[in-house]
Amino acid sequence: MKQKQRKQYAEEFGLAFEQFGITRMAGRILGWLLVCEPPHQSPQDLQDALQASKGSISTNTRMLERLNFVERISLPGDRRTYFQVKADAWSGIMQTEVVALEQFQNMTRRGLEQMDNEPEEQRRRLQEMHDFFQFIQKELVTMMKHWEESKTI
Amino acid sequence: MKQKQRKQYAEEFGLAFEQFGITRMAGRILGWLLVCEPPHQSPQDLQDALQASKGSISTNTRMLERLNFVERISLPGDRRTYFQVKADAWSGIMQTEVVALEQFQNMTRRGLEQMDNEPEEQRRRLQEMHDFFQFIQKELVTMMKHWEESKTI
DNA sequence: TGTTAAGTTTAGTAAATATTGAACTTAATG
DNA sequence: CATTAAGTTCAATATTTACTAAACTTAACA
Repeated sequence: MKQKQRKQYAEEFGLAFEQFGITRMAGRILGWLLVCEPPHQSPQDLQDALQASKGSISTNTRMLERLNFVERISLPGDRRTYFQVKADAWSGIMQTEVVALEQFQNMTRRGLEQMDNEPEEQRRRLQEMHDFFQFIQKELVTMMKHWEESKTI
Repeated sequence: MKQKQRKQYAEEFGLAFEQFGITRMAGRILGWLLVCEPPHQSPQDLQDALQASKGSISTNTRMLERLNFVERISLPGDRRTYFQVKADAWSGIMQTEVVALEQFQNMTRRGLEQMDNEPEEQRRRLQEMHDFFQFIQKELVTMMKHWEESKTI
């Protein structure tokens, strides 16, 4: 893969991950870190590769770090920080997903609480939503367990 | 549930669903349709309840319809259109999820294709991402199957 | 301890997105 | 048919969000 292709890939990755809710720049960084050589890159490297400002690289690497996609490493005799994609970067996505589902779950629960003494017919709409999200949440958790198992074997 | 509570609920719902990627107004409409009485509402009803413009109600109900959250019904001797939440509104969310995952999947595949003749060590990062998403995708599909089964029983 | 490099934070700006309001289309009813 | 109501579309505006550039902080090294 040529350097130019990598940059192109980072751009596409940025666009694709925008839909996922992270900024385009964070997506570009992540895409770049997936294909770059070497796999660890300094903020300056990222700046050059992606033609972005220092500030933007800083905020977005922090965000990727917080979301568990990327980790920060240091090298002996080197003042700089390097970033690389985390080994278990992807299962974090599902963790995030579970948290989001919990929030929806809370929405339905709060609604149902306020309908305590209304007829089932009136509560049905929220009840259905509640049941579905409860199902999904449980399934996602076992799914992740399966994944962890398949990795350790 | 008092009318005022319902409006309040719609507002909270709008905020919560914003994170999910739909507009705040679409979220408000959905939230309102989950608790309103009767369960079907005309655009005018929605306008009054949510204090929104005709245009915004129109665009957002269409969006909710397209996303399969809401359906349009008509009543005899009534010129207006009514909206109500669809019975299977929620499983659609997962369907959307599967489609999104497919896109990420495509991203990884295209990357790996461009790395055809590079050492495994270099491809590893993308390969891991690929494997994970493949796993999730399969699991989600069977999960939805379980859900469908649990409903028909 | 002064100088420089690395990284963070923040104010300002640019870009994107949602909402309104008004013009337009379509169809129902007197 | 003419009039009115219902709904859609679109241009303008308001709001939000991302990015840059510059100021600031921290720490390494001469």
